[in-house]
Amino acid sequence: MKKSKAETAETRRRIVEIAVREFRRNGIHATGVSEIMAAAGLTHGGFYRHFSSKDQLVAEACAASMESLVEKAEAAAEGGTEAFLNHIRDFLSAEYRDDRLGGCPLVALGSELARADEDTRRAASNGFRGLIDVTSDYFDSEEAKGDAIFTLSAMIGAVTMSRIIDDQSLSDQILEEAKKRLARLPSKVAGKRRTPTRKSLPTEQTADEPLGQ
Amino acid sequence: MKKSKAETAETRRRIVEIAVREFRRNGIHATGVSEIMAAAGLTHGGFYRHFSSKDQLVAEACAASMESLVEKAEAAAEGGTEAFLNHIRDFLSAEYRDDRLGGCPLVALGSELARADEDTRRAASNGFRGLIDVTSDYFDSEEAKGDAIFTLSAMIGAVTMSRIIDDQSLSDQILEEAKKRLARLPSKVAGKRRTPTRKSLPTEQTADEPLGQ
DNA sequence: TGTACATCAGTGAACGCGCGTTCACTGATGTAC
DNA sequence: TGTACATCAGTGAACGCGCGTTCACTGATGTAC
Repeated sequence: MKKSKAETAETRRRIVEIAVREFRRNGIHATGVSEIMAAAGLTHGGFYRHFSSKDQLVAEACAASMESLVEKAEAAAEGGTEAFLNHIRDFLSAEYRDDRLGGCPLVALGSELARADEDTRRAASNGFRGLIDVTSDYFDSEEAKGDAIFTLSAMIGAVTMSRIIDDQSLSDQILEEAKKRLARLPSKVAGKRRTPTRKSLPTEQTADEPLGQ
Repeated sequence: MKKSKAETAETRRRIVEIAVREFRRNGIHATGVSEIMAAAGLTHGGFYRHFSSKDQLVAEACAASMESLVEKAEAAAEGGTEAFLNHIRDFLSAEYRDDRLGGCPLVALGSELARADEDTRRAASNGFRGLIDVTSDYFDSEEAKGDAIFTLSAMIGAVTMSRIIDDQSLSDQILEEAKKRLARLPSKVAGKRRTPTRKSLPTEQTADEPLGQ
């Protein structure tokens, strides 16, 4: 029953893809290896041909989902300021809140990631640094990196809280208040000038403090 | 081996108290009933004399820790604006981040609470509403409630992220950026006037939109 | 290029373990008289 | 107030179950000649 190298690689990829989805849906602890393998159409025994432990899969799933998150943000940033603002608004929408399969692992798994092992936290941290880089580009202030960090953590907090709250109107309001204050940050918190009118941002420019000064 | 009513009540109280601590430390899923009972100096069999299920304990532990969080915020608010600001700064300090036993269950358990049952989410939601009330009192703007909601969710996001990040200086910066922007909100985001000089806030005044207008 | 053989992806049973929960039992407490 | 008895908090063994992981086995793939 040995499979070709291409098939093996494809199976491994599929396991990670499904793990991303299942971890986001049920949480890390509540998702079993067997459950993931069954969702991939395999039996659980074969798992250890691809991964040395569940923890390794957790770390890879975290890395993969963070990378795709950063890529989506980069794609939005390439569309210009308004596209990036819309990306932020989408993140703070009721649809995003209600989509428990997709979305940001920092939101879906936040408190579990804080207790995860070294590799997983490194993957999450690298992803967050990637988001900071993309988001910094969008700010025009001298404190672009600080603005990005604040914006991102406030967004993550807002979506997390909106998922906990049992009252839909308060849950909606949490997202609204964040949207109001964050999706026009350049003129509010950074407070230096109005929303810039430039149409796109260079993507190579992803150093720590790329703009401002 | 029957115990007196007073002893029984005290035992129940102690189980909840320990559960609060253990859930915050290890997460809900990763903390077993036996573990909690052992920490209380009891065997696990007796658990069901006090609670009908682990889920019931989770809900009560969530309610209890949220209540104590709201009480602490109320106590700080009674100390006046500066005391309340310091309370916010404490929440965003490295000490608070590193204290995994104490602190806010919304931070420690955020992503698990989003998947918790009705009773637990109600307890978390009630607690959050309590925090909104206390925090609204502190804002002087017409959007006091919105400011409170935003401030609270941004704080929760910042502490959550600071606990995930594996790089201490970035973790510190996440807290710093939030502190900079939130601990002087009245003059920044609400933007109506400088930090008010009144020394204390009436505690009865905890309706939805108590100030402003 | 064709043949012989080593590799290894996937199967399915089994491992030890800890989970939440149940239960028969003990004996001090609380209550009915 | 004193006695007889029902209650029930806590014990510790046991329940079924699912967890992460291991393993002997199968048979197609990849490789050495």
